[in-house]
Amino acid sequence: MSNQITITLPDSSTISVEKGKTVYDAVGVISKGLQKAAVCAEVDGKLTDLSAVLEKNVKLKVLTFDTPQGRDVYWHSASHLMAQAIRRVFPGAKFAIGPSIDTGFYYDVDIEKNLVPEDLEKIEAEMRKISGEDLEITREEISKADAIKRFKDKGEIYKVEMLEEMDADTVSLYHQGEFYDLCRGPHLRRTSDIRAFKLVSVAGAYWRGDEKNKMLQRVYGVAFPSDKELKKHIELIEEAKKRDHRKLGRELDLFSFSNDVGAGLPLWHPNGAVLRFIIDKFETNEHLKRGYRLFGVPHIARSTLYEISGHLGFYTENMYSPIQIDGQDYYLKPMNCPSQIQIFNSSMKSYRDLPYRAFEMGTVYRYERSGVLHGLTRVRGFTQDDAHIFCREDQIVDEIQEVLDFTLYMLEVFGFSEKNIYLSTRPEKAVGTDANWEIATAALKSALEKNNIAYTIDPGEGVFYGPKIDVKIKDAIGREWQCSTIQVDFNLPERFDISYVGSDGQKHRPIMIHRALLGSLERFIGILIEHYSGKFPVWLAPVQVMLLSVSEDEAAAVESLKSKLMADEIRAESDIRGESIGYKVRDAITKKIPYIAVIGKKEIEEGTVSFRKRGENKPQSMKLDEFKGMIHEAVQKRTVF
RNA sequence: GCUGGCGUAGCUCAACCGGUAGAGCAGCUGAUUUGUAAUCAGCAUGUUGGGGGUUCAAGUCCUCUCGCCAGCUCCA
Repeated sequence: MSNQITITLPDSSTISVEKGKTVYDAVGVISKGLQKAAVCAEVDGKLTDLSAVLEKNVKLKVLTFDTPQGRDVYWHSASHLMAQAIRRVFPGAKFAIGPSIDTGFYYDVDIEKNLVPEDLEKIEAEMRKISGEDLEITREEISKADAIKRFKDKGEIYKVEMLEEMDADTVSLYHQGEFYDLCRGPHLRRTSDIRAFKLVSVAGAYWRGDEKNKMLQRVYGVAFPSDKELKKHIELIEEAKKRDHRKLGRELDLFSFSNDVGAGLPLWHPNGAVLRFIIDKFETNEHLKRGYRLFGVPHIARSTLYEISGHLGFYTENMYSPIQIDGQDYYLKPMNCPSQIQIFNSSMKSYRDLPYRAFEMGTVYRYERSGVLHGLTRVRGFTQDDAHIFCREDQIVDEIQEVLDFTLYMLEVFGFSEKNIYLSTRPEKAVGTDANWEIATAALKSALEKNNIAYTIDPGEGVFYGPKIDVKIKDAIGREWQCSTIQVDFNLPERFDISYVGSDGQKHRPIMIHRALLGSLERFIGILIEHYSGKFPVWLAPVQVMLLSVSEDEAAAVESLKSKLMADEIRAESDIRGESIGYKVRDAITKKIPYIAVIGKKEIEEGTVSFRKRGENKPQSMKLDEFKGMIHEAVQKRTVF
């Protein structure tokens, strides 16, 4: 029949529907379940509303909430639902933008009143009502001029501003009940399709992200097709809260901040400091194994150094004011490279010395705006596992490949198996010739490709002196963190006029590779705390064994056992307080110590250790040597439990 | 830095409309000498982040400042 059209599905199968039916109708032909789950569709590769009318033979792909696009549309519709509710509760509200984001959606609104949590509840209640009203969501296409007029009449100054900058002739509006909004779409079919949602928070956000503009109120929310999924999402947020390194840092006595020392300057307590030491020792050793040499430089340097390096030009906003010493200006070092170059430069280098790999756990100080400081992950003084590789141009690719390999190994060791890799290219504010940028970017690319590593290009995100590869890791609850960075630099060798003598007896300029594997030790430890939620694997646990005496009679034996374990490089602590054994066990459990050992008369007589492993509540017993062997093995194998 | 919220004992939190601070845990002391997630009793907790102001009187109101939290912007 001529008024039938053929719809081709992704698996190449076809269905036939009457011409003029909607996408939604067509999906219903495939399956009722899919029809219910459908959010939007791709029709001939174009994202489309389910309510769109089908006029000809097309290719159709149905998108549900489980797809990134489906989720996007779902959340975007939820933001419209929220906007409608806000308009009903606060009739004077003006709307700016309301997109979906990775974790839900938001809408920037301009309201006189400062929104408080009770207002969010009111809005949420109104959203529930509108969802219950089951309003149809419809698309309307009108000319840009008409749209401007309509939004102008409503006083929607932000929409008007956006419209005026669009170069399209026609724009689309989406209606639901009395509310409509400028939107590209697509959207869900009905307001009742948005079932489970929660408004999460409200915060300030500048119109168009520019500090010079008016601060609007950004209301955040999330939405899901079912209450179950919403609940799961809320649980994830609670889980993240439980793992918060700032909270665990205090509870496990790892670090703190002091008002008098200053913001963003962490203080390491014994438990945290030993964690730092373990990482430092392990990592330094790994560098030595790979042919790196150790460097060490002071925390301040004269202004001349940073004039030469260019930091005083390109990096001043991140540097602290100078310190006057004998009439000279000295700066806290914001980066290690300029000082390290002095060491490279202190003697003549031959081509045989290259690649020359220099490593240092280098502490740097950077000015961060007060609002961005955050626990250990964003601080003003931090230690980088920083290295600089001086090499010839023909060595770059090999060196980067090796560094990549090293990076992935290190991250793996610390329990991060999932990674995403990014290649950042030339930013607007940059130094160096186009040719050098080209060579450097190509080298990074080639190293990635030779190692068969999938990566994403991050345009314009490179450092001012060169392009870089960033490695972002995923933690135990799926959050992404940036740690490692590998950067190629032609600029500093030039500025410091460094050279090596080639086989031809002539001076040549080396290239520098800057790289940090874990990034900042402070931030990395913050991430580690959250990743393991404080339950560090034995090799990292600040306290590996807690020894408890059953009664005061065993106090001396416990202390001597502690000394024996410590002499064997096992980090042990003892609790010989006159408290009940249950009390002391509980205390040790809350400290997340991997092994809790109880020493009573029986153990002393038999020379055994009765202990419980973290996560297990049945104690087991073994001979002291066996116990030590077990811990050493857990350390060596970096067992996680 | 900006917007908003906040700052009370080591920690978590309380104190009506202004009437100069109180609980639990931790700590200390004593008793108990305990066998695997909290033994009992007692004691003491503080320039209410700091400075200034209003007031007869300020944890509470105003102001400056420091810090914290969420977000914006920026980043290891």
